Order: sequence, then structure tokens, then C-alpha cells
Amino acid sequence: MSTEKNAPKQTAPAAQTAITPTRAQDYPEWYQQVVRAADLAETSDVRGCMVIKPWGYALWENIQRSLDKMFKDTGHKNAYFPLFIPLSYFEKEAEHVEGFAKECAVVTHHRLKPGVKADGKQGLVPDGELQEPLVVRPTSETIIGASFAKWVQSYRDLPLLINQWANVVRWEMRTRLFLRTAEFLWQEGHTAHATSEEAMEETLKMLEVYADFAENWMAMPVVKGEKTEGERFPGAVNTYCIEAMMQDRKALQAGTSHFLGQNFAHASEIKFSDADGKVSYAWTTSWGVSTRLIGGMIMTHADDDGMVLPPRLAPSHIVIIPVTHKPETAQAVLDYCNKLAADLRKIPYFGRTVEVEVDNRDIRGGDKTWQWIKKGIPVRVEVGPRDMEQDSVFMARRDRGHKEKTSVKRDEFVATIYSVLEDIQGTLFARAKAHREQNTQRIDSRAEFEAFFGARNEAEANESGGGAVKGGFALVHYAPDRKVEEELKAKFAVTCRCIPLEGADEPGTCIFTGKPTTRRAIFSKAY
RNA sequence: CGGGGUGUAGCUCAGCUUGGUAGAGCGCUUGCUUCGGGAGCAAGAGGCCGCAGGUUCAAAUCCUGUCACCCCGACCA
Repeated sequence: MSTEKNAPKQTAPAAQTAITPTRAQDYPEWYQQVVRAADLAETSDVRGCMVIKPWGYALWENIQRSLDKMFKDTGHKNAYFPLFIPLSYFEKEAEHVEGFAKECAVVTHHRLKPGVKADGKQGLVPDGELQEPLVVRPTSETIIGASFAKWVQSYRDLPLLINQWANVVRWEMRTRLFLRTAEFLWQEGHTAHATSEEAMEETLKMLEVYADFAENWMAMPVVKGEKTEGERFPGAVNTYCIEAMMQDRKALQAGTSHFLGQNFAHASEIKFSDADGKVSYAWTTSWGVSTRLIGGMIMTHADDDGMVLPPRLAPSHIVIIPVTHKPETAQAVLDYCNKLAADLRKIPYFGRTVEVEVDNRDIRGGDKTWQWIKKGIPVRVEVGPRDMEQDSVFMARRDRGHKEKTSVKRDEFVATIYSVLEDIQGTLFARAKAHREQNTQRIDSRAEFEAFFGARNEAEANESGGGAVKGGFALVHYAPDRKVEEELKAKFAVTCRCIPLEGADEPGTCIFTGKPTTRRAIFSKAY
């Protein structure tokens, strides 16, 4: 980051924050600092790849657990397919190849031998060239399609509802922790159906599951919508998505669900005999969400003091910090804290029990407090000799100011912790939703549209940062047109995020072409 | 792939223009004091200055090459 750049702002007296710079000063840098301060992940020596640290991985495990149950509840089974895809499989679907060709890692050799490397030094060099190169999966439609072709013979084998938890590799030019990394973790659902209607129903059902998860677990409000042609998944007939607004008012595509028609069934020969003995190609879908969701959670909830975790997914809910600087009471306080933790851990909370840390590390209390604030733990509790005497605890919530602490009777704390966590969860969602609504505008002319996004460009250009910055979600009448989208992207860095599914039809005219339309679309800058 | 920048202690960086074989802050270790709170003082550990050549009595510093990373662009279901 550039300290010179931020220096003028520091002339105004500002409250000290745990994260520097603040969101208003330099949002992208703030994001990186939050990831680091919260100990979620770090960059690795491998280009574009991240190391997910225990606190971040625990968050991913909670995402997995919750989503996995939702998938199972809707009839899906987990399976696992190879990391390597023969190049010839990949070539079967023309649009698909074209869409991914520029970002593929390719395995061409299968052993090493001593030799002279590219830099002229002695070392190990690849040897044993493969007859057919293997592509490290950027997505698995083709390799799973090959299995589906074997598994499906009759209409009685359908629907086939499969999910895979896996890593994938996309050789992106520019990467950012969680938001876009060369390797990332995700789940990919792949299903095959006898009819187009069933496949479409599945596509929308899973979109609904994603929206439910985003809003009710991540506390991240989303818009469900359909992508325009230009933003579609390569090879898909329709792509649906959930889009969320981040705190800098840019959109994040948080999940996608694709109706693939019979394109991949043709490519992979997924055929079946129907009840009349006629052979048909299956209708397939695919849908996925990734570790990008963690990036979305950060940019939705985190503040200038670091991460803020929604309780339903938080790796841990409560940290108890014993105040043990007086040796004569230290052990008693610690015992009291451990007993409190044990009682809290008996309370069920969204598929698990309340998880509690007793932080008895030998470091200063203030350090502990700030570390946990930065990690985003929902509730902090301090217990010292005086609290113990009164049988009470000193509680602070991450959704409120760090100085706002209240003394609560111990039994009341235990009795109300469930509703406190739920209250935090609700507050985070309400806050994010209000932010989105404040920054969503219905726009009815091209001039207004340009003012909405153009003003922001000027603000960015002169580095003024927060304050009067405009932009956000623009709800406009739009008749899909690739040329218009290309122009808007070039001029304003704005893309059509989706055409929202919800809400009544509203006839109008496209603000760019004047063609008649039936619904409004969302335009925004995006990650 | 085009333009710009940076590689010096675990982290953030200074030193380089005007060559003389290394510094600060934070972090870490130890001690004392302090502490219902992101402490103070003191001592200590830690780097062949990205890599390879070259110039020179002498290179973190100058020259050439190379690698890596970052930023802007292109690209990004």
C-alpha cells in the first residue's frame, strides 16, 4: 500500500482502527489486510495459489457441512471423479473448450530425470511425454459426462443427481485471496434428467438452495437472476446466478446454476431408452459454489477492525478471556471459565453445538481481545475475580463497538446465548440488506445511467476514495445485446449482472436500444 | 502478452544518485516494572542485501543478463 497516498486523510482526527487502511481509504488493500489479520489464509510460493489457514479452513468446513446437508436433503449423492481430464474429452464441447482453453494447466509428462533445466542449471527435467496431455480440471462436465454415459441406459436410471467436493485449477492472470485463485476448493453438482422440464426444475431448485444458504447462513442478501448470453457458462443454454453487493458497491457472483440442455449429453453420449424404447439424449445441469464465498463474507460483513463472522458459520462462537493476572485468584478464575465453557458447549446451535474458546495464552489481555476482534468471533467474554464474585461475565458483541461491553449474570448469559447469536446473525443480514437497498437505483435513461457510473470513475481517478462515490446496482430496462454489453464494459467497467427472477413483469423500453422489454436487468461493476 | 514498479532480518521498509562487505520500526527471546487490557525500560537472537556474470584494490550500491512477485491494461464459467 502507499502511505503517501493515504497521508492527507490522516490530518483529520480519526478513531484508531485495527485494520489499516480503512475501507474508505483503500478498499482492495483493506480486504487483503483483513484476510491476513483474521488469519484466514495467506499467499503461497506457488503462483496464484493460497494456503488456507486453520481459521479459514474451519469456516470452509462449516460451509461444506451446511451445504452438503442441503444437497443430500434434495436427493443428491456425493462422488469423486479424476483430477485429470484427457484433452480429447475436453475438446468434445466446442464452446466449452473455447471458454476455458486460455486458463488450463496441462500435464504433459509423467516422470523426471536429471538434466539441464531452462535456466542452464543441473537439476530434474520432465521426461516420459504422455501420448495424450491431461488437463487439470477447471470444471468437470466432460469427465463426469463420460461416467454418466456409462451409468445411464434407461429412463429408469434418471434422474442422476451427483455432487462432488473437489479442487479445481484455472490459470487466471490476476488472483486475489479467496476471490480468484489459480486453485480453489468448490463443490460441483452434476445431474442428468429425462426431460428438459425436469432439468430446468433442477437448475432453479439448486439456485434456490444457494440463495437460501447465502441469506440464511452467510447472512449475505442475494439477487437470483439469469445471465445474459455474454456472461453465460461456456456450453450452457442458460446460466442462473446469485449476485451479492459488497461494501464497495461492486457485485460478486456468489454461485451459479447452469441448464446445459443436451449440449454435454451430445458431447459425452449420455443416452437412454425411454418408456417407448426410443433412444434420447439426456438433459443435464451443473451448479457450483466455491471458496469465493469466504471472500464474499469478508466483503459483506467485515469492518475497519477486521473480520465479522456470521454466527451460523463461525468456526467458534465465543471466546472466554480469563483475567488471571493476580496469582492468588488465577486458578479459581480459570476453573470458573472452563466450567462456563463446558455449560455453553452443551447448547445446540444450527447443526452443531455452541463452540467456545478459553483463551488462556500467556499474552496480554488487550492483545488477546484485539486478535479475536480481528478474527471476527461473534461474542467475547471477559471473566475476572470481580465478575466471579458476582457470578457474572463481561460480554462484548462483534456486531457492536469494541468498547460496548455489558455485565451479564452468568446463568442469564448461558440462557440467552442462543438468542444473542441469532440476534447477531439477524443484524448482519439486515445491515447488508439495507446497504444493498440504499445503493440500488432504478434508472430510466442512458444519461442517468452514465451519471450513475461515470461519477464513480472520476472519483476513482482523482483518488478521493469514499465519501461522494456513486455507483451500485442500476436497475434498468435492457434488451440483451452483446454489442451494448461490450461497450458498457469498455467505457464504464460495468457488466450486466443478471436479469432478476423475482418481481412482476414491468413492460418498458431498453435505455440503450429503445427496444421493448418486459423486465429490468441489474448492471454493476463486479469482481 | 504490452506499460510501470519492487526484490535488503519473520513482517513493513530505509540505505543505492556521490562504491569502502548492513540499519530502523514492529514481531520474537529473557529480566524488571506495569496491567480489567492493543504497556514501559533494559538486554539478546536473527540477514553471505533474489540469482548469475561483469567493472573495481573494494559492489546492497555501478553495468549486463536472468528469475520471481506486485500494480495498470488485456484476460477472467
